[in-house]
Amino acid sequence: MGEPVAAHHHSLARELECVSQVPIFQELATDQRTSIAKVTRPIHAEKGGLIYRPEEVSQTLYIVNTGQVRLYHLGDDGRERVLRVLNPGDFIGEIALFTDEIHQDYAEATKTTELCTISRTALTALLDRLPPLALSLLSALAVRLRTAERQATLLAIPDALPRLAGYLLTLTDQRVGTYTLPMSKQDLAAYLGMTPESLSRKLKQLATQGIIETVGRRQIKLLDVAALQAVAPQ
Amino acid sequence: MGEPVAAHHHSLARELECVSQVPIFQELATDQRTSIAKVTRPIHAEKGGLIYRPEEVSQTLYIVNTGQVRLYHLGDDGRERVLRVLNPGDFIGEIALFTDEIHQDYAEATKTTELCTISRTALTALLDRLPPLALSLLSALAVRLRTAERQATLLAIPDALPRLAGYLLTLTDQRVGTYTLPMSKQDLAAYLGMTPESLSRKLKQLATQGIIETVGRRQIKLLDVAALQAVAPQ
DNA sequence: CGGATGGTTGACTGGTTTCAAGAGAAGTGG
DNA sequence: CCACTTCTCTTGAAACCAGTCAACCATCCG
Repeated sequence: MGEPVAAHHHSLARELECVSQVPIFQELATDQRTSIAKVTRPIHAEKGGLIYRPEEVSQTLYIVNTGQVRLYHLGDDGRERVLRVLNPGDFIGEIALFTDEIHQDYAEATKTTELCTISRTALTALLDRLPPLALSLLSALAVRLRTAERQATLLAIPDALPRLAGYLLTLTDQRVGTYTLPMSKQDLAAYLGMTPESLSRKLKQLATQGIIETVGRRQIKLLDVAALQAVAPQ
Repeated sequence: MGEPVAAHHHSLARELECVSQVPIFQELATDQRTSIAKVTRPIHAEKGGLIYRPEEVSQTLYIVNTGQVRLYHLGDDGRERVLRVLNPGDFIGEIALFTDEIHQDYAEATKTTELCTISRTALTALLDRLPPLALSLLSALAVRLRTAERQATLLAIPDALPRLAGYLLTLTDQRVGTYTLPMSKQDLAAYLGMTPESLSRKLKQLATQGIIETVGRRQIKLLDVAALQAVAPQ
């Protein structure tokens, strides 16, 4: 953990590819995307590499192209609290657009990862020039806001089992099938506001009830949707 | 609870006053604000009146002008889980801009309240015509997102005391002084994911430690910032 | 003044955390 | 390809914190 991040020099093709794969740019015309690619700088991070760390000033928008990035706090007990996991298409740093906020968390690549970055000045200029971009960003922020608020209501539930069930419902889109967890179980536990031990026990409980089945280390097979909904809140 | 909401007919002066008091419109020119006022419809709600309820389709942006609105879920145990409390200038329904989302919560006036409403079609038209408006909205959403994510990390903490301390730190901006709680203590308890009883006990604990002092029913006097930070997480 | 609501306090129960140890998987190097 | 290390995950037992239920007090309102 902690190897420096490698920045590459400009090669428009790479940037364009990155920009084109990002949802918030998808609806734009090709020439508009090219103009975005021009102000984009790709960043490469190996597994364990840090994109940014606490105390750093946030003046950049990061968009994950390939790979995965994990955002986490470091509690005073030295334990990590996972805020969020970013998969391709997700982005961080939108606050950088408006204020010189200071990062309070670590952004770490969990595998080999490619990101596009846009500086605040470049992005505000883009927003002036491309009104549809503002709408895309608005839409993306609204979605994130919804999931964050849903997450908050989930976490407000005192009992661990419904909290887990609620999470599994959103993960699986309420359909029977096998799903891969977006993070390790200890990270998931922190994300759900419980200890790894509790998560393990609750998963087992759901398994013995025939609601789910754990496959290997990072996969979960949903068997009984209705039963899971019955356990979940609301 | 549950009295119908009274809608008023158009009287541009009222609408303009409402629009002018809302932060996201503040930076616009007067004529732009007038054009917004034209598509705005004011809504009045008495204490206990519902702005919307679950199952209703969200196609409107609501902006609180005066008064206060409380958003809450109804758990399957019949208990209310407070999502958020809206004070003047705050808004809800931004998701309505992009999808036909269905409301899953109640929006209830906690006192006599005036709101401005804008329909989705009117708002998208406005966003096309007034690019700065999109930026204002973006900025507001980014701020809300930050607080929602902070809230989520707070709630992930298993112990009630640091959770409360973390909340108090954000409420008080880490400065000694007297502050008014934005909601009732039972609502605050639900917002912080604990019972009113626990909140009462934890507040008392902080008081006996000389960190805070409760003044009346809705005010809290912060005495020792450092001690509060020591109790809070991170 | 009386009722309703919001808030506090107390004793008890129960679920989660903690601490500690063990099982399993994955990755490394011989 | 197999031992070995290492890390993740699981399992068990005990302490503890917060939830629950119930009663009481305070405040606000008509």
